[in-house]
Amino acid sequence: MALRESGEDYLESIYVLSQRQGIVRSIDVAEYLGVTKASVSKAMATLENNGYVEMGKRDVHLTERGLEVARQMWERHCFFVGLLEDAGVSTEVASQEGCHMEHCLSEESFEKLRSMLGRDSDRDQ
Amino acid sequence: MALRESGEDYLESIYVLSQRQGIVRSIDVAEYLGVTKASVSKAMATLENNGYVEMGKRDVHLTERGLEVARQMWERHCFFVGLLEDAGVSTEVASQEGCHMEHCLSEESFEKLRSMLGRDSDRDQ
DNA sequence: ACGTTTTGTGAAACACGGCTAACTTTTAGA
DNA sequence: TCTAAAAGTTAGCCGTGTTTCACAAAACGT
Repeated sequence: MALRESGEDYLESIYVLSQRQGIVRSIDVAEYLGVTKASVSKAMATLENNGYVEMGKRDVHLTERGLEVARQMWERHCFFVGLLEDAGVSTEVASQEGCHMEHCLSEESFEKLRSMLGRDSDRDQ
Repeated sequence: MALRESGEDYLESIYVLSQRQGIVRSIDVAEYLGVTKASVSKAMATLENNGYVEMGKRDVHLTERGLEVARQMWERHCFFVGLLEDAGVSTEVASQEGCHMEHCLSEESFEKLRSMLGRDSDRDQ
């Protein structure tokens, strides 16, 4: 089953939070994304069924498959946020808006765009 | 009421079709966007309630308010499609994907991005 | 170790934006 | 002009992704 925009956001947030704090719980994801824990619970069930995450007793972690998507999303996130910041957009706004841009392109198009613009979007967290 | 992505798409398509053919009917919008005429009918009712379009007996046209949004969307569309094409993405794909990017940014951020990238996105239809 | 607080889940509802199907209205051709 | 085709509307459904509310389960402090 294909991943939707919201699924990609959940995976990305699990990735970011795991870099930041190691163990990630549903409640952390909920706070990070600004949704209710019920929403996270439902989303995690779907993502688990599709092999993107695994749920422990009290933590969530990405599978290989989920990690791949998450890394890709995070890379794009950094790219677009950096691009907007360079254009003079505030970090705050760039972060919000980059969040949506990262879901628009295929991997192929993204790579082409990145190589044309020649940016190194290598940042952490 | 805030305009959603789909609402912006409808306005943009009315704009493009009106440039192309003058009078625009619901069925034209349906064909252009690849949705059913029932969907267009529903969307037009909402857009009319919110003052973006006016429905004549057998045509739809943009109000001032709708026109402003539509022009803006079209401008962005051309910008992103052109950018992707320059990066080496096929017209086909650039067109599909640019379609989504155009909804991600605020007007302010878009202007900043455009002036940084210094592209003239002045094309017709 | 017990009770409180925190975290997670399940059910029901909602908004959105599509769809089909059935219907009405308009247009246009023979 | 009258009938058939085209265009538009309405009603009802579906999937997605939220929400709230109630409850279950776990963790934690004293």
